[in-house]
Amino acid sequence: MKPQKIKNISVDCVVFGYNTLEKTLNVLLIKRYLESATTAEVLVDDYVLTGYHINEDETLDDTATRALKELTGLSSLYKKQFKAFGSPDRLLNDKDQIWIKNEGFNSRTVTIAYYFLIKTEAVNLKENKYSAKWFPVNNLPELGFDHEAIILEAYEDLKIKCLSEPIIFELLPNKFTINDVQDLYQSILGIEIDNRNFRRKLINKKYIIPLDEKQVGVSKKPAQLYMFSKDVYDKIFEKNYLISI
Amino acid sequence: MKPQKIKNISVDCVVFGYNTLEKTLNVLLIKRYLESATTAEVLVDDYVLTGYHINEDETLDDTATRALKELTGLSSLYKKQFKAFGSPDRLLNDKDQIWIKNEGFNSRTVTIAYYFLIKTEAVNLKENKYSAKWFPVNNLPELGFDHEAIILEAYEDLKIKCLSEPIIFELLPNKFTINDVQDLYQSILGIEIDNRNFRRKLINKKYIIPLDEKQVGVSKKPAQLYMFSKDVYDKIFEKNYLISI
DNA sequence: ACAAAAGTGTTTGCATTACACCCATGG
DNA sequence: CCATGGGTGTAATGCAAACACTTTTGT
Repeated sequence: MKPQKIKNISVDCVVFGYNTLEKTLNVLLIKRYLESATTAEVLVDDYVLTGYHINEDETLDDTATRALKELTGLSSLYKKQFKAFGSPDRLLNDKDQIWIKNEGFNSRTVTIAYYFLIKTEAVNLKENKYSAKWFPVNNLPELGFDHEAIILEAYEDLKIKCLSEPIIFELLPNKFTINDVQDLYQSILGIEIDNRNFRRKLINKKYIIPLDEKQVGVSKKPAQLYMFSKDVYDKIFEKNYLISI
Repeated sequence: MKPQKIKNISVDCVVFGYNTLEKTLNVLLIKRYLESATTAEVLVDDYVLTGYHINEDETLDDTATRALKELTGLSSLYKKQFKAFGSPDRLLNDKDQIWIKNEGFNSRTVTIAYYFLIKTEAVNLKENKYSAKWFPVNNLPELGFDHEAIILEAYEDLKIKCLSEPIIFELLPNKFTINDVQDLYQSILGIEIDNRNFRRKLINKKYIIPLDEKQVGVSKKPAQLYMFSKDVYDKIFEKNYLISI
C-alpha cells in the first residue's frame, strides 16, 4: 500500500553545489512547466526547489533525504534543516494556484526547508527526469512559490555556518588545492582573502592533510593536493566559548 | 467567526527567563493535568511547553507571538524560530495519546519550535490561568510529548547564539551590573569566566553604557549600573568574516 | 572591625593583518 | 622563453589568557 501523503506539510530542499572551474556557487533547480490542455497556452514556466509533501510514516529528515535521493541518486549528503516557512499567502500567486490545483495539494502548506551541500561533479544531470539544472546563487532564474526567499535564507545560513564548521569541504572534491578552498570561501562570502595568510592558516590545521600528489592536466605549475580528515577534525575539536558580541 | 485551526501543525514556545538573584536560567512551563471522568484516576500530570495549533490565516510567527501574549501578557519579546519537529512518533506515549484525544488534535502533528527570551521580573505568574511555573533548565520536571528534547535543542541554539549576538541583554533588567552579565554567561554556558578579563572586555564596548547610578538595597558595596544600547550596537556593528574552523 | 563583593594592571603569547616578489611548469 | 598561477616570510598590532590583591560599603 502506498504511504499516505500529508497534503499541507512539505519539505523543500535547497541543493548547493560548487563549480570548481567556474568558481561559482550554484543551486540545483527543477523545471516547472504546464500548458493549458485546451489552448496549449503556457500557464506555468519557471523553476522551483525540489521538495515533497511528507508521508504519514516519515520523519522530516526522511522526506528530505528521499527527495535528494530521487533527484540526484545520492544519499548521505550533508543536510541541514534551517527554517520553516508557513505564511498563509506563500503559495497564492496565480501561477502557483494553477500548479497546486493541478497537483492536488493544499494551498495552505507549511514547508520545512533544508539545504544540502554536494560535490557538483558527483551529480549526473544528463539523464535527470526532472530537467534539473544548476543556477548561480547570485543569478537565479524566475522562481515559483516563495522559493527565492527560501534560497536566500539558506544562503545566509550557509555563510554563517561555513565560518565556524568545516562544511566547506562538502562542496569540494576529495582532493583539492589550498587555492580551491580560498576560491570557494570567496565565492560563498563574496569577499577577497589574502592568499598568504589563508594558506598559512589552512596548512597549519592538522586535519588538512597534504597528499603525495599534485594536480594533473593543468596547463601551468601543478598545485599540491590536500584532503580533509573528518576523523582528525573530530578528535581535536574543542568547543570554544569566545564571546564576541 | 472563529478562525479555523489547522489540526496537524502547531507552534511550541520555549520561554527562557533568567533569575538574577538565584543565578539560574529557567524555562516557563505549564501544567498538564487530567483525571478520568468516571474513576477520578489521575491520567496525566506533568508539564509541557506552551503552544498552539496554527490558524488558517496566521503566519507561524503570529501564532508564536499570540501564544506568548496569552501566557505572559507581553509582546515584542525576542523570538527565534529554531527548529521543526515532525517525527511520526513524537506524540505516541500513552499519556500524550490520552491528552490528544481529549483536545481533539491530530496525533501526527508537526510543530515549529520557537524560543523566547524574557526578563523574568516582567512576568507576573501569580494570576496566571495556565499554572505556569519556572523551572531551571538544568533541572526540568517530567515533561509531556517530546518537549524535553525541544527544550534541550533550544538551549543548545541559545548557547551558540549568545556568543555572537547581544541577545543576553534580553534576559537582564534594563539596568544591570557587569557581574550580572558575567553570572548570566556562566549560567548559560556552564563555564567559569575570569572577572577582570570579562569586565575589561565589556566596559570597552561602546554600547555598554555606564549610568549615573549604583545598586541600592544591597547589603554590601553597591555596584555600578550599566545599560545596553541597541542603537549604538546597530550603528557600530560590522560583519566580520573570521574563518575559525 | 569585619564580611562580602566590587574593582583594578601587567605580562605573555598567539593569531590576524598587511604587504611584494620569486619559482616551477607547460606550452 | 614566456605566461600563468603557485608558493613563500616578516614585522606590527591587537586580543585573549593567566594571575592576586586592594577598596568600598553595610552591618
